[in-house]
Amino acid sequence: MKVVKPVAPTETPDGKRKTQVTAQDLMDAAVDLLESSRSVSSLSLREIARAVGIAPNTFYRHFRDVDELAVALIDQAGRSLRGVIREARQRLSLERSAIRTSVEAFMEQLDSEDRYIHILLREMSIGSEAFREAVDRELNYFEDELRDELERIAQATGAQTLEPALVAKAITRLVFAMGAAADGKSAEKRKEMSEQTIVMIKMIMEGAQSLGRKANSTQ
Amino acid sequence: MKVVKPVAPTETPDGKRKTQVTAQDLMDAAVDLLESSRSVSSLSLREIARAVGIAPNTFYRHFRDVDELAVALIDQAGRSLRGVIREARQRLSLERSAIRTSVEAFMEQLDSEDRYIHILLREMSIGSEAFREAVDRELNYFEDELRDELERIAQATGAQTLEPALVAKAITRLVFAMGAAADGKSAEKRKEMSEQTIVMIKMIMEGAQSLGRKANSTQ
DNA sequence: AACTGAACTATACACTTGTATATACGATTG
DNA sequence: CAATCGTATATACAAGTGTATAGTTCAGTT
Repeated sequence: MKVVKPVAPTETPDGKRKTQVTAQDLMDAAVDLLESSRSVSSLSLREIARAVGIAPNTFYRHFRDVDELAVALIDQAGRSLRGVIREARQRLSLERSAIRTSVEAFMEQLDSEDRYIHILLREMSIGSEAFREAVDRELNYFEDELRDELERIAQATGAQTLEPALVAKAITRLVFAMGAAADGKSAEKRKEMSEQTIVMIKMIMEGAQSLGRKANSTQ
Repeated sequence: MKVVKPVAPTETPDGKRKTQVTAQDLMDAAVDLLESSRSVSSLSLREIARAVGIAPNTFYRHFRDVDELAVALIDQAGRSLRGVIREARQRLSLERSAIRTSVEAFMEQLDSEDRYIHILLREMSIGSEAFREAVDRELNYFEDELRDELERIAQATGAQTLEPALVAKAITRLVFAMGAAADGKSAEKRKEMSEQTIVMIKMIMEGAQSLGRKANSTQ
């Protein structure tokens, strides 16, 4: 009968107490492995377990699947993203360049220590059904918040805007597409794309207002 | 010494002559496997070889990698897509709703027997360096063609348009993003998203012209 | 002090993976 | 006819995969 000696039962070598492995530990390890640009679907259960330092089977204590872990990842990414944008808005809720601030907050997030957003951007249209639903959910949150804001601005300024919901959708998709394209590029390139995105959004809003005026005057 | 009996040396059971396996055969098989929404990076060399009915090693005769095959896939997708769009443009080069025609051609392509475009849309921001470069190449082709057209229209109508290159980029990214989002949805949903995309593009163009006028009048 | 259940582990199995090596064989060439 | 070449093959191997089964440790309850 062999006595089993656990590799790291309750203490890690660096002295940090590690009473239990959490789902978050697994997620962090997965994110580590997703550096560079591997897809989530290429991650193996064993690989993640190895990175955390647990036996493969322990994975099942926390997630049914690698897929389930991936969905948790997207939820987290969306939560943190919404937080950033909302904070940016609060900082200058009624001032002029709300667009610039929001876009820059989004783009700066690509720089930060938060690596979850990269995964969301990369895997928007790939992955399991559940995964894509999770991403869709986040995009819709984004869209809805933006539409509310657009309507608030329209009411405050009295400007006629054509189909705020559609404008919100166009802006959201554009920002995410540009963000995904900017991801991984150099800082200066990102800055440039950030500026481009701002101009694009201004075009959309100007166009919506202009078309709104036209539709109003001819009716 | 064992005499090797090839599985399908020069004839397939259905009588179709199959003198040699081509790179195209491999690509077709790969596309078959990518139905549903698996990522290219989850395809294995053996899986593809199995689908074509060849020995795993024969794969190397045609591609160095699964990755190299994936790049070939993207090239093909882009080529066929550009062809469709160009044809659509030629059919009514100077008529009014060139936008509608192009967007609808794009969206209809999602319906067609051509499954390559789905892969391009799905995997825009994932995969190897070479893969992403291939996708980027296609987007740039698209953008360039569109910018040329915008400049031609501007010259013909005499309208001042702000930064045609940026307008082209915004439209391209938006169309691809909406296309990716529409992919896999029902026909009516896609029709609706197609209409939305058209309005979005009109907003961008109207906005660009309006901003162009303003910039001109204040200078 | 004995029991229980949670958290985790080791071992094992049947499979798949990429690729190295050596071989078969029809077609082209000398 | 014989040699070579291109295209394909079988066999084999080391490594990696998900998961089933059974075992260990240990805090908490009775």
